[in-house]
Amino acid sequence: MNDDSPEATIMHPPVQPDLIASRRTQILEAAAEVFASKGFHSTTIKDIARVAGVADGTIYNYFENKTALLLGMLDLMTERARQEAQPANLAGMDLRTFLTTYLQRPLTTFEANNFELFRVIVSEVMVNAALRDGFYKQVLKPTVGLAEQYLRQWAEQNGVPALRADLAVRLLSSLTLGLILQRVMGDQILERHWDELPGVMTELLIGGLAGEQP
Amino acid sequence: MNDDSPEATIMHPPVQPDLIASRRTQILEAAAEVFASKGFHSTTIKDIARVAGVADGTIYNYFENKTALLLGMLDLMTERARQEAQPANLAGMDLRTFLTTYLQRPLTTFEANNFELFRVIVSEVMVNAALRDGFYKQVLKPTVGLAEQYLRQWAEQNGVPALRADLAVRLLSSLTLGLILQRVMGDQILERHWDELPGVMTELLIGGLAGEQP
Amino acid sequence: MNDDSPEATIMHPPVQPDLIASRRTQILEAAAEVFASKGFHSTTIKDIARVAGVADGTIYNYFENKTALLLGMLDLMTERARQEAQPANLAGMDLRTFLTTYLQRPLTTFEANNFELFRVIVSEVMVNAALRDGFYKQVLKPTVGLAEQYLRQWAEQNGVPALRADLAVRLLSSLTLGLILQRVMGDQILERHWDELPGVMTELLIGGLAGEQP
Amino acid sequence: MNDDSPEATIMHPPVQPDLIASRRTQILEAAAEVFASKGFHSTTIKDIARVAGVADGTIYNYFENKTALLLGMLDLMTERARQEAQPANLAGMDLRTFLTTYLQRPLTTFEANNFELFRVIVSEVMVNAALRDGFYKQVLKPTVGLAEQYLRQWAEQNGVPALRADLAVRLLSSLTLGLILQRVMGDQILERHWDELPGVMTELLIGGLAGEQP
DNA sequence: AATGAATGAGTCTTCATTCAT
DNA sequence: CATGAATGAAGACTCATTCAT
Repeated sequence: MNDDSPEATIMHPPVQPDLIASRRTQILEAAAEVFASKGFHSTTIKDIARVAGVADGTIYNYFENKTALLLGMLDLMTERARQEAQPANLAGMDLRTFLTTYLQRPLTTFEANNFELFRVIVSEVMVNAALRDGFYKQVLKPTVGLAEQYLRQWAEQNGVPALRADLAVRLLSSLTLGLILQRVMGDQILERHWDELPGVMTELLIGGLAGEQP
Repeated sequence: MNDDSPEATIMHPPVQPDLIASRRTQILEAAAEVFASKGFHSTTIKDIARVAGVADGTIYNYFENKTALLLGMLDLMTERARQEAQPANLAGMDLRTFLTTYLQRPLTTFEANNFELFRVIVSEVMVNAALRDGFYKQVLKPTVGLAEQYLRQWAEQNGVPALRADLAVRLLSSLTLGLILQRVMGDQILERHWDELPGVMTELLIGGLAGEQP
Repeated sequence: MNDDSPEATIMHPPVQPDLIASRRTQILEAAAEVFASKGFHSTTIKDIARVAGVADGTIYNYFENKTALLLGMLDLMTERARQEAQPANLAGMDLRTFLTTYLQRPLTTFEANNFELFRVIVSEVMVNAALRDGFYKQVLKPTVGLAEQYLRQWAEQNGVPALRADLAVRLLSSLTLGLILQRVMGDQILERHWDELPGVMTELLIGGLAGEQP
Repeated sequence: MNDDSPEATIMHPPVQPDLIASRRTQILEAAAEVFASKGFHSTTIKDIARVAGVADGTIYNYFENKTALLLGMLDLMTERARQEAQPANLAGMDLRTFLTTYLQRPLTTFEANNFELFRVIVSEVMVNAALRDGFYKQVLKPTVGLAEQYLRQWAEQNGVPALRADLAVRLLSSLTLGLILQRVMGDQILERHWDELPGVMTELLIGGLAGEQP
C-alpha cells in the first residue's frame, strides 16, 4: 500500500517475462502429468488447472486451446532433449559405439518416466495433422538427419559405397520407435531385456542376423 | 408369395445368423470408413449410422458401445489377415526369402487402403487398455510368435547357436511397426521407396550394416 | 382367409380365452416381479418379456403400453384381495375384534411379500392420475366404506351418537397406510413390533391414549 | 467503481457464499415448481433451467445430477420447517394442546402449497434409497423423536406407566402421513374437513373411539 | 398371435471456452 | 493478468413402440 501512484503499480505490475515463461512451464508440467495419467481426451482443463494451481481461464492466457497444450509439451520435451543431447562428437566414433549410443538414448529417455506421456503423444500424433507435423519435424527428422549424416561419412571413410544411407538410417529410427511401441504395448520380453537392447541390437545390426554373435 | 412351395409353410425360420453377421459387417465397414476419415473421437454414432444406412439405435443392437466398434474392427482385420496369410510353409524357406516375405506382408497390407484406419487404431490402442490388449494378442503376438519359431529352427539348422531369437524377432516386428509409423507420419523417403523396402531391409539385416551390399 | 382348408385351421387355431387370460396373468406376474425389484422406471419391457418368457412385442398384444401393466397389476391385486377377504361377518363383531381384524389384514398382507411392489405402486400412484384413481376407487374406498358402515352401526347400537364415523374411519385407514409407509421407509421399531401392532393400536384406539393399558 | 472507499482495493473478494446459496435456491425453487407440475421423470433439466433463467450446464455447477435436486429440495423444506417450528415448549403443554399442535403443523404446512410437490417427493422416496434415507432421517425421525420425548414425560407425570410411548408416537406420525396421503389421493371428505381434523383426531385419540365426544 | 430387429425421438451430462469482475 | 461462474453446443446411449415376417 506504499503509494506515490501505487495503485497503478500494484494493480498492473510490469509483467516479468520470466514469470510468463515459468507460468507456461508450470501449466505444461501440470498438463503432462495429467495427460500421462488420464490420456488427452479424458483430461479436462479443470484437471490441469487444479494441478497447476491456477484458474481455468488462466490457461487460456497462455495457450490458444487444449490442443496447443500438446504442441507446447512437444516443444518442452524437444527443448530438454536438445539440452541433454550434447551435440555428441559423432565424427570420430566407430560404428559400434555410434549405434549403441544412438539406440540407447531414446530407450533410456523413455524408460525414465515418459512412457505414459509418450502414449498420449503418439496417440494424438496419429490423428492430429498439426501435431504430427510438429512431431515429425521437431523430433523424428532431426534425429534421423543427424544419423544419416554420420552414416554417410562412415560409409565413405570405410569404403562401403553402396550403402543406402537414407534407408539404413530409417531402419534405425523405425527400430527404435517400434521397440518403444511394443514395450508400451506390454511386451514382457522387451521389458525384461530393455537395458541389453542397445547392445544386442547393435551386434545384430553390425554382424547381420547370420553374423557371429559375441 | 402365395405358392405351393414348401418354404411357404416355414413360419419362423431360426433367425439367420448370416443376417446378423452381415449386419455387423455392414456397420463395421461404415465405422471403418468414417473413423478413417475423421478419427475416432470426431466420429459420432450418427455419422456411422448414416453411412451404414441404419438408425442410431440399431448400432447398439450389435455393439455394446462406441469403443466396441473399434474392437470389432480389430477382429475383422485380424480375420481377413488370417485368411490372406496362408500358413505359409515357412519351414523350408531360406532366410532371405523368409525375411522379405515377413517384411513385405504388413507393408503391402497397409499400403493397400488401411493407412488412415491404422492411424485411428494405433491412436486408440495407445490410450485404451482393452484395445491395447486386443491388438497385442491378436495382431502383434501371433506375428512375432510365428517368426520366432522360424528363427529358432533356422538358427539351429545353420549353426548360429548364440542367436537371441527372442530379441531378434522383436527387431523384425519393431522394424515393421516403426516403418509404418514413420510412413504414416509423412516421411517422404519411405513413401517413395516403399516397395523396395522389404528387399533393402532384408539385405541390411542379413549382411549387417557393414555387410556387402548387392 | 375363410376357407375349409386344414391349413387355415392349423395356422389360426381358435384362440382359447383361457389362454389369453393366463397369458395376461403370466405377463403381469413377471411385471410385478421385476417392478418390485427394480422399480417402474428402471424396468424395461425387455426385462419383463424375458422373465415372462415371451417376446417384447407380445406384451403389446395384451397391454396398451407400459403404464397399463401397472393398472393391470392393480386389478390383479384387488381381485386376489377380494377373494381372500371373505365378506367377514362384521355385523356381530365387537369393536375390539373389529379393529384388530381391520388393522391386521393389510399389515399381514403386505408383510407377506408385497413391500417392494407396494413401494412401486405408491410411487406411481402419487404421480399418475389414472393410477391414483384406480387405487383410490378399487382399494382405498371399498375398505374405508366397509368400515364406515360398521362403525355407524356400532355407534348406533352402543349409543355413541356423536361419533364422526366418516372421520373416525379415515383415522383407521390413514393409520394403516401410514404404518406401512413408515415401515417401508425403514423404521426399525415398527419392523420389530409389526405383529403386535394390531393389538397395541386397537387398545390405544379404544381406550384412548390416556386410557388404561391392558 | 473508481472511488476512494477502501472496498475498492479489495480485488478478489472471497466469492460471496450468499451468491452461491441464492443461486442454489433459485434453481431449487425452479425445480420445485416444475417437478410439482410435471413430476420428476417428466421434467427435463432444460425445463428447470428455463424456469430458473440459467443455462443447462449451470445447474450442474450446483448439483451433481437430477436426483440431487430432489435431495436439495428436501433440505430446503427441512430448513424452512425447522425455522417455522420454534422448538415449542412442549414440556408444559397439556396432552390435548400437544396433540392438536402436533397434528396441525404438518397438515397446514402441506395444505399451504406443497401438495403437488409432496406427491413427487413421496413418489421418489418410495423408490430411491438415498432419498428415502434422507426423508426418514431429516423429516420423519426428528418429528417422531420429539413427540416420543413428550409422550414419555407426560405418561410419567400422569401415572400412565404402561404406555407404549414408542408405538403410540408412531400411531401419531402414521396417522399424519396417512391422512396426507389419502387427501393427496383425492379423498373428498378429508379435503372438506381438513381444518377440523386436528381437533377431531385429538378428541378421538384422547377419549378413544368409544369415548365421550365433545 | 408371436416374434424381435429396427426405429429415432428424447435426455442427461460433459466440458472447452468466454468474459465480467 | 487472474479468476471461475456461466454458457450451450454436442453426443452417447436408452428404450417404448412398431411392424414385416
